[in-house]
Amino acid sequence: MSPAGSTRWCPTPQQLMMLDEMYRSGIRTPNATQIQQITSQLSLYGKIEGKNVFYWFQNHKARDRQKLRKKLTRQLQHQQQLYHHHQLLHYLDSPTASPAFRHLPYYNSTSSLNLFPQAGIHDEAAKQVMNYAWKFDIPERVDKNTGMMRTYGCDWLMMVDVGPSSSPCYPMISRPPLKTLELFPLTASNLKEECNDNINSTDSSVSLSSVSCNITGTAAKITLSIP
Amino acid sequence: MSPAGSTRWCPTPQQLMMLDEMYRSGIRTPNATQIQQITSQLSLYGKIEGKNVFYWFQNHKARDRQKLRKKLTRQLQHQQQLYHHHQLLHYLDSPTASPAFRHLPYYNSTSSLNLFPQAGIHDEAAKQVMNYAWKFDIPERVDKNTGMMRTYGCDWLMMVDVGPSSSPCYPMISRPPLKTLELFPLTASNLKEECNDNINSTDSSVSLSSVSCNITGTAAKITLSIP
DNA sequence: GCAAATTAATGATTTATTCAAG
DNA sequence: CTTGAATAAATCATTAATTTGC
Repeated sequence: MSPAGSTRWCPTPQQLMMLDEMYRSGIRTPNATQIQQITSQLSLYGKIEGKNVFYWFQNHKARDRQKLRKKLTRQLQHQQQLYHHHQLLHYLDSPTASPAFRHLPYYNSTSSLNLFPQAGIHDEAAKQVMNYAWKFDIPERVDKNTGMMRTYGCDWLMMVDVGPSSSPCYPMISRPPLKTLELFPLTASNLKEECNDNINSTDSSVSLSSVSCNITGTAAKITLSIP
Repeated sequence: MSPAGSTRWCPTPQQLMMLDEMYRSGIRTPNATQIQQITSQLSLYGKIEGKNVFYWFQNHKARDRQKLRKKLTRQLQHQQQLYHHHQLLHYLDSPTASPAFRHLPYYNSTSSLNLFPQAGIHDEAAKQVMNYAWKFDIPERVDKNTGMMRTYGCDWLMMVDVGPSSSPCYPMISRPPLKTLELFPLTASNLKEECNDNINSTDSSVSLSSVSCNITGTAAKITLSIP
């Protein structure tokens, strides 16, 4: 019962086609006037109101982005897993690796994928965790602009770039070498439903209960807690 | 001297493309981990460091916003002109129009051919203009869900839908009939530097110092102040 | 074939975040 | 630092696809 007692709008194929065309032509967030114009034009092909047009663009845009993000996330995660695998093997094989770590179980990614549950649904929550380690490494401007340290100075430390061109180009799986042990992602940004896709995939890496870092003056103290 | 003695990063086209795709997919302020991932991925296509990625997103976001603001400004002015034109025609055709106005020239409508001038590639545009009058017109749920009025109840009123399918389709420049006088976009925020662009354009219109609307219960009071 | 049951899409609402003006 | 405006994200809810058992 599309037309009569229906509680929600049911776009006709022609309406859908036109909306889609408008979207593809670049329209994303039409203003009130545009909505009215679109509405009156589409009303030729069936019952429609302005709010339908508004919601359609909202939803379409959101779901479009969602799809793109999923794609990107999968890509990044894949790369990351490969990298971690690579890194861990390297670490365990290394003669300098502490024996204390050798017994650590590989974590089952189904249970510990989300290391920091408080860094939740919105990736903006990850802002607290944000720290651009290379900010300690930026040439002149950092020292001048002390404001940059204000926000991030006492925050989590995750990794430090080794620097510009000295990084050799690893094939695919690679990323630039790090000065310190690179930890895996602390934030679960953008990975809510996306994570569920991959809960069956196995991943060999170490699970930490917490990672903290405090920077005072020039000294940095890093704490790793192992459950 | 792009690679060697260059002091600043020179993104390759492929790097730019990928950055752009990530931006379009919603990434705005990547965290350290993301930056590292992105950096290592992009390093496949040329020299790059984390700070380049960071700065790129910072700058791209800022400049995107700036562009949007400019576009919005232009659109606001355009709409105002359209409105004034429309209003003026209506006024001049009306038998009650003061003869004092009849000599005013119509403005050249060739400039208003593009229905959706702001609908560009990145058109999160027209944020300030958004006001969906149909929110006052939603059937049952509004009355039940008084929460919807909470947010918008005392807001500016610009126009009111005549309703769904009853709106005839005007050719091109048209818009659906209005129950009340349609006002043009009221807010001029975000228009600091952008406003200076067009101070030379002439416009024959009446200027209002303020337009306010207060809705209490079912009564609406509209105030127009003329300086 | 064909409905009841189940799942996937998508329209409509609500909530959280961002941005910037005061 | 607070707050208003405006999304964008998350969520709810209904419709359409589809699967399934007969």
